[in-house]
Amino acid sequence: MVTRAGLRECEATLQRCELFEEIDPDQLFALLDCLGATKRSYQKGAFILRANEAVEEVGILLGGSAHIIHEDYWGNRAIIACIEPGDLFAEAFCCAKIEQLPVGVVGLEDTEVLFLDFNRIISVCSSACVFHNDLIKNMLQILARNNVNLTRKLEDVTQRTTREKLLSYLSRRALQAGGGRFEIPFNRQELADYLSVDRSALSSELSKMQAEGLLRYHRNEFELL
Amino acid sequence: MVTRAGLRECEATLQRCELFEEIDPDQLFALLDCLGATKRSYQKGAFILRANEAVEEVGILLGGSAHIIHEDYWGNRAIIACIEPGDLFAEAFCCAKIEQLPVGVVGLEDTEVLFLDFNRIISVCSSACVFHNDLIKNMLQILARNNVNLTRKLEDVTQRTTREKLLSYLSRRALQAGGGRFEIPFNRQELADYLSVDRSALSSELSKMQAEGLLRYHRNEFELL
DNA sequence: AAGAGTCTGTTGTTTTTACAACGCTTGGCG
DNA sequence: CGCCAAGCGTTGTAAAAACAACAGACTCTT
Repeated sequence: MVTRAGLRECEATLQRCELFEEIDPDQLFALLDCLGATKRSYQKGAFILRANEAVEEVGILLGGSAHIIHEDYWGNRAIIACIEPGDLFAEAFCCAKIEQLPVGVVGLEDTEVLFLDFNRIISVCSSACVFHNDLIKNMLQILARNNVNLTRKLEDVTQRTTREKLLSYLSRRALQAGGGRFEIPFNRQELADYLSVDRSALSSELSKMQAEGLLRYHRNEFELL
Repeated sequence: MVTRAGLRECEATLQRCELFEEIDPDQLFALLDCLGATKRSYQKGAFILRANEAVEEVGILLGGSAHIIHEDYWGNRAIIACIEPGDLFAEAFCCAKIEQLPVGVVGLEDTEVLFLDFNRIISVCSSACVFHNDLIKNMLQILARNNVNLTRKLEDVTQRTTREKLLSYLSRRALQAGGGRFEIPFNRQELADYLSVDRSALSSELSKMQAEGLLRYHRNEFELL
């Protein structure tokens, strides 16, 4: 359990969290009380969550930063994602009732984390407070948005060639923009990382496609023809 | 709205649907009444859902089969997924409040679909019925599991080389199995499709890896060394 | 204006993959 | 048994990507 005083300094961070979208800021602390939120602190390098644990709580990073890391059968570590203040984590494993966490979470610096008991989020509480519905809607929306984004990326990445990956991505952007002209939110290196290809190969493929009259581009402005 | 009689023949199909897991079969029809479920029929080739529509309802396929299809900027169609009886669809777009459906759903034969209003699923109803909580839990679980699966696949597929993709996938299977020996649920072609690589290239890469002493395998039985 | 740093495109080389074709094994099945 | 089909491995060739290295354009700073 955490005192209201102990969280006031994090108010801005908490309000940035998707989980609390549409929730009245004045009622945020009452809500956290009702959920029995707990704040925990970790030293730099410490495990916030360990692989193979069970998770019953979702985490919200209040201060510091962290990595989600994965260790394979031979012990090679890979960084899955970076977590910044306001970010929610472990929510999918929690909701999916994963018995063994397949990843770990490590603080890159001294960190503070707010944990919310998942079961108390989704169960109507005894004091019949009105927040649960909003929280549940937000949680559904977070998971579903994530779902849609992952599906999109998977569609792009499962294309066989760099050109096909590019066309898959750019086509979607065009459809979203409602026309052939649009901007992308990536520079070349980021786009290459997103599509999981080499940057220079990406650049040269774009050149070829422009030469063939498939599209035009300048920096991050594109036009499909 | 749909009569109980009109659904009785589909009872087995409905109970197979993840959304109704843990829900008492005897109360299933009362639940559907409460949610105002509607059953609609479609002829072979008809659109069950069209791209660019908004969706406020989740669908459950009762009979027939359907494809989720995607049309890109140039009008090329791609099949995203096949839907069989008992399958839930459109749930992610619904929960994410996507304003424009990026895909369409087409019946491959004459089909019957049950639609459930998303807002009535997640709101406590006036008759204070007890089902909503279970439904919401199931919906969260469905989305979250999907999330975890998509993330896993994305990890495998974003590896650059066939060997890395294989190691990523096989390593995870080994960790899940709790040891170096395990079976996989795919034949070679299916594994190649899953990893988004060529089947023969996959086969020869496996051969090389076995020759190098990285692993042993026979058919779908593997052992990492 | 000069210099450093970043971003992008280009090119040549090496490595990897896709593709097509074929042979072997296995498991039904008449 | 003989035939057929499916699944898997192998090989050679062509295509594609990764990689490394460099050059030009642009931005920001001093």
